Amino acid sequence: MKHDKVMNIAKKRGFLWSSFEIYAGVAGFYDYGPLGAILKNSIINKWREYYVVREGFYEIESPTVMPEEALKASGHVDNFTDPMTECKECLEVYRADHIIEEVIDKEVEGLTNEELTAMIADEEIGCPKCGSQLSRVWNYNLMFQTLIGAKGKKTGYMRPETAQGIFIPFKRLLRFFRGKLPFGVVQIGKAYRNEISPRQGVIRLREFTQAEAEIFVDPRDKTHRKFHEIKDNTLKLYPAEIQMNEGEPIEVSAGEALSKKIVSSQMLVYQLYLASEFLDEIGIPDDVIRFRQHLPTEMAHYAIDCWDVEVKTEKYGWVEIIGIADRTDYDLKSHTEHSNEDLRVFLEYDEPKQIKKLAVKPNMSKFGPSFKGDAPKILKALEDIDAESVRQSIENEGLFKLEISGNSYELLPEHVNFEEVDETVRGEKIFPHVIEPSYGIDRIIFSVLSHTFTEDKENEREYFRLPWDIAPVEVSVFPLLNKEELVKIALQINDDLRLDGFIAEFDTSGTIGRRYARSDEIGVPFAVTVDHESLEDNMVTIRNRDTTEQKRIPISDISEVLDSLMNYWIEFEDL
RNA sequence: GCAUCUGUAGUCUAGUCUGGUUAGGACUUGGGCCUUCCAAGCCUACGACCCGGGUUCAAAUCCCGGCAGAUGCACCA
Repeated sequence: MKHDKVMNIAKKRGFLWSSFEIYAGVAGFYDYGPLGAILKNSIINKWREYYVVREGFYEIESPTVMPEEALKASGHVDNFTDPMTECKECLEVYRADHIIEEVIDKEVEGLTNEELTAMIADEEIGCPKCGSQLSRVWNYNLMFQTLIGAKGKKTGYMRPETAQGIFIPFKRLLRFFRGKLPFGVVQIGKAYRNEISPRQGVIRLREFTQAEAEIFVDPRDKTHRKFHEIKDNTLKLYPAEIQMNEGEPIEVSAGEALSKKIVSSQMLVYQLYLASEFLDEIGIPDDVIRFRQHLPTEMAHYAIDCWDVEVKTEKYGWVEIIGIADRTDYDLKSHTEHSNEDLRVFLEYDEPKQIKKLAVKPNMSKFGPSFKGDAPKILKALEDIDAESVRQSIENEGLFKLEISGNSYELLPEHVNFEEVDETVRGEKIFPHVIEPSYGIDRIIFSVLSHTFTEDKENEREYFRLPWDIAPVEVSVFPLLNKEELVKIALQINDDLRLDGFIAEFDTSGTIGRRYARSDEIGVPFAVTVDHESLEDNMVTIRNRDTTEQKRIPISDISEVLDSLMNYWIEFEDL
């Protein structure tokens, strides 16, 4: 099976292997070896080229350990869990809510564990397998818990996604972007989920790398300035409706996806397009990817539209490698409620609006004496209350009651006057919506390896057809024969290439054919070979990994030629 | 988390049933010889019984426990 070959080479040649091997390993953890680490960096840097350089987003870095409050606000402490129950006899473990829902055919989401436990007892629900009694319900939270500080009083968690690290400092970010929407912030880093049983190699890790962009937009304006540039590009979409009717994915242009209301906004379509560009450039071709819309039932509670970019794999079928969601204002709203910090943005109108408005005018000569020291607080609170409701209350009931931090006050007609005022409104405060492309870097690396792996049966070659600019080793340098005079020149070329910034590998072991094969196997795009003629004419051959074709170039030009090739400024055939 | 199967160098494997020499081979890798362009040949070296306990004079081999992997079930913001 191709998959096994890829994973074997990855392990053997230093891309990927499971962690802690000498202690028998722990499921869900992988090391990146010497080549894997370079490949990962190249891909991440390519990602930065797209999102930071091209799109103009900025990158931040926040801690991987987060305090409980923050994750309480984001919903992860309460919702990133599954209620579990276990059969006391056969020890089978089940999702408690699923078991109950099957029997009573009703939604039980949101109930406490005690309530679920009670329901199991009341409905006399037993183990579906053996019918025995089920244990009480407990929560399995997918987050790794830890304790912060020497006394360990403060609970912390390893972050389950990098996104929260962007929402939390939103006020500072907003200031950095000088208060204007839209803007984007990205974070690349580790995230952690204590999966119950990770089993699909690098596809489901307990510690993994995410690259996420949070794009903050005006909820009323989800257009993209450059949409017209991409509207004719086709995308392979698999909308929810078609999935439910068991249809096939459709090919539509970005423009159509929007006009036919398949995707909910320009911004979202643009992000889908950007993802496909990115994948193509790192070696995952269009024909193995599709965009699958989340079904209403699988959509996270905070999202209104969500598309998974899926890549076809030989072993695991269609695998989600990127999620692109409209998270709306869920996170900012929630953090505002929990932190008491106003995470809204003031959006100025194009034209200030003149509006007539009823205003509450406190009569200070009565107000002050009545409320004394609390008067300022009450005045402040009044500002946020709709004047019309105050007036009605006073007219109908002769007073208006308001509560401020547990104290109750009564406004009497003598305390206030009402007045029609002309007010100039320059804008309003709103919660931005968030469009989020979220990349699973590890899965992408796996996909790159899988889809660039090439078996050339005719020539008995197996190699990674990695794009030239992400191959970990960029050039191999060989003496044709292991002769001192050739070795000397080859070594010199190798050192010079390294000085010029190339990752070059020198190799004299075995025959030239074996060395080409070794070099191909890890996807080195070019090989430079020194032969006897080089001694005469100061030229070497340069070999193209994909075609094994060779050209002869002057030793003094090697760096320049490689540079041009790597940047795709020239074609190998044109050398 | 449960069940079944599996676990010998980097890889593939012999040996395990029936306990008994220095755990054998092939490929790979390192060094050398040879070699004027795609895994050739020759010499040579390195390298393994998943971990822990038990039975036994003696355990890769039998027993128990653990760990890991594969598969199925369950789970998968």
